[in-house]
Parts: sequence; structure tokens; C-alpha cells
Amino acid sequence: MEPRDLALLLALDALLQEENVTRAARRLGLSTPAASHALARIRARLGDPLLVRAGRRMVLTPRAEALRPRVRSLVEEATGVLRAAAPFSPRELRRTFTVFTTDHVLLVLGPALDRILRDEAPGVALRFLPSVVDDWVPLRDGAAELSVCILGHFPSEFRTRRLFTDRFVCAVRADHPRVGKRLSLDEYLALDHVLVSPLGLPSQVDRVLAERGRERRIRRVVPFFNAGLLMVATSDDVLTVSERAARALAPALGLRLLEPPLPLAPYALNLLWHPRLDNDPAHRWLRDVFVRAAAAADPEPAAPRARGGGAARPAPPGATGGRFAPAAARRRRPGARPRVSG
DNA sequence: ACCAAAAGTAGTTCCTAGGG
DNA sequence: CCCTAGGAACTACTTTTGGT
Repeated sequence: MEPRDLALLLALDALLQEENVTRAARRLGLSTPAASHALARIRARLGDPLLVRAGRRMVLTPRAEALRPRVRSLVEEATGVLRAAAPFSPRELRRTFTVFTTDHVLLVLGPALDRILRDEAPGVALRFLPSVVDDWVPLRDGAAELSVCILGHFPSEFRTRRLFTDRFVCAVRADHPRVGKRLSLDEYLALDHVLVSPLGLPSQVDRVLAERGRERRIRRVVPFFNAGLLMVATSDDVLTVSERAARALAPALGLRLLEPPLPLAPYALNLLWHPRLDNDPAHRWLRDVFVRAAAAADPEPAAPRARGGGAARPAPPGATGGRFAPAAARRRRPGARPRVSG
């Protein structure tokens, strides 16, 4: 590779990012003709037009689309190598991070995250977007910096870190007329169900039921945990949902939490990010903030006890033990399957 | 409302200059 | 001499304007 190849790589990056020769030229500190020449050289080199006219604008060819994240990654890596290592200070940081996640994660981590950021980095903004199935695509493109998710399928170069585990509980309104201290499978299936499915994927609950030749009646499918919990608080339906999310809202909504009458595997919530951000001090700090927020937010919610005491409102968020069995009791079922919703 | 001309926008081509 | 960058001119296309 020659030095001017690096210049071509920079030009290609600007062209692919801007999708406009004039703006790419401005970004590169060149004239429009110079950027156009660079584009011509790259076209000749790659044997692909890369940017083609579409009326008034330019659009990327499939080859260019495929190259964009790779080129972005290479340029960021190269820029990082040459950047003087200034001491990193979260307090001085002025940056907006885009994070894919669900309201489940916001219910669990939101307050702790907010507290840490206010204390340590007043100039940092977090922009949360609803999770999508292939959230690694915008992470790779640079459209987002982080995803907090149950790990699904993603390219092997991505980095992950476990944040916290969660498990299923059943939530019904506190004065539900047909639900007692415990919930048998028959009682459970006699109820109407709300399903929270942020990604529109099938639930572990239905898979486990199907394995037993049973089926539940799902009346409502909603993408948000808040909405699902509110629905069961104002109806006689039952919601099988994240214990942490349910415990965060149960006192305010007047919900009662019960042990599901099914063996449902616990599941882990993880950070997912692209390797080009691995060594970015700000990103490293952000990941650490999420880890600390997870540690601060009710470290291990305990399981609802199978017997007794089920009629009262659940313990408030942050409380442990009490009417809930030790967490160790539910660690016997390993192997949460990817991408399930409650 | 329709159409054509003018104006505006964006990229390419041709030519020249300068550096290694 | 070769390569890169820049300026002027050109081309292609869209939008605006004005006349009917």
C-alpha cells in the first residue's frame, strides 16, 4: 500500500459518508473537481462506479454500500492511531451516544444511568432508540454506538459484555378476582394474556407451552413493557414478563407478581458494540457506566416464593429477599435462548 | 392547469500548474 | 515524466417562473 492509497481511502470514506462529491470535497478540504478526480481514480481502481447519479442526487451502488462500513472502520482506526492520546475526562466530554434498547432496560437501568451521567458527565447525552432485530447493522454503520439486548445473531467480530440477568414473573392486578396466592398452569391458561414483544418475535412462554401441547390465549401484543404492565393493571389479563421491569412499576401500578407455573429459563441482557469503538476512551467509559448502572440497579432480584404471602403488593424496586426466594434457586436452568420476549 | 424557458444545482471533462 | 489538485467550461438534471 502506498501513501496515496491512504489518501484515496480517506476520499472514499468522505464520498461514501456524504454521498455527494461537493460535500465530500468540503470534508476533505479539497475542491469539487479534486474530489471528482479522486472518485474517478477509485472507480478505475475498483471497477465500480460506486456513486451514480439519481436525478439530483448521487446514490451508492451495492458495492459502495458494502464497502462503506469497512472503509469507515479503517479510517477511524487509522485516525485513532495518529491521534495524540489526550487524558480522557468524562466531565469534559461533549457527545451524544445513540443506544438501541427496550423500555425494559430503561426501567431497570434508567434511573441509575441518569444518576451516574449527571454526576460524572454533564455534557453527555444519551439518545435511546427502540431495539431492532438486526441492531448490529446500524452499529457497524456508525449510526449507533451501543445496543443493550438479548444476544441474537450478529457477526462474530462484534464485542459483547453481560450486563444483568432477568427472569420471568407473572403480573396481575393486585385485586385480581380470579388469581389467588399461587397460579396453577390451568388457572394460568384460563386467563387472557398480554404479550410484550419489542421485536415482534415469539415468546419463550409459548414455546414451552407448545412443548407440553398447551396453548395460551393472547389478547394483546404490545412492543413496550410499560404499556403491557399498564394493561394488566387495568384488566383481568396476565402478563408474563421481566421480573425487573415488573418490580420497577408494580408499586405504582398496583400489580401483584407471581411465580409462573412453567419452567422458564432466565435470560441475560448484554452490551453489543462494534470493535472499532473498542479502544475509544469515551466508549469504554460509557460501557463501564452501563455496567455500574446494572450493578447499582437491584443486583439480583429474587424469585417470587412458590408458597404463601402472595396477596400483598410486591417489594419496591431495590428491595431484595423478603417474600422472594434466593436468586440461586433459579440459576439451575441455564441456556437462555436468544431473542425471546415475555 | 399546462408548458417552455430560465435559473439553480451538482458532477465531469479538459487543461494547466506544481511537486517529487 | 508522472501524478495530483485546481479552475473554467460543459453537461445533466431539477426547480422556479412567467406566459397562455
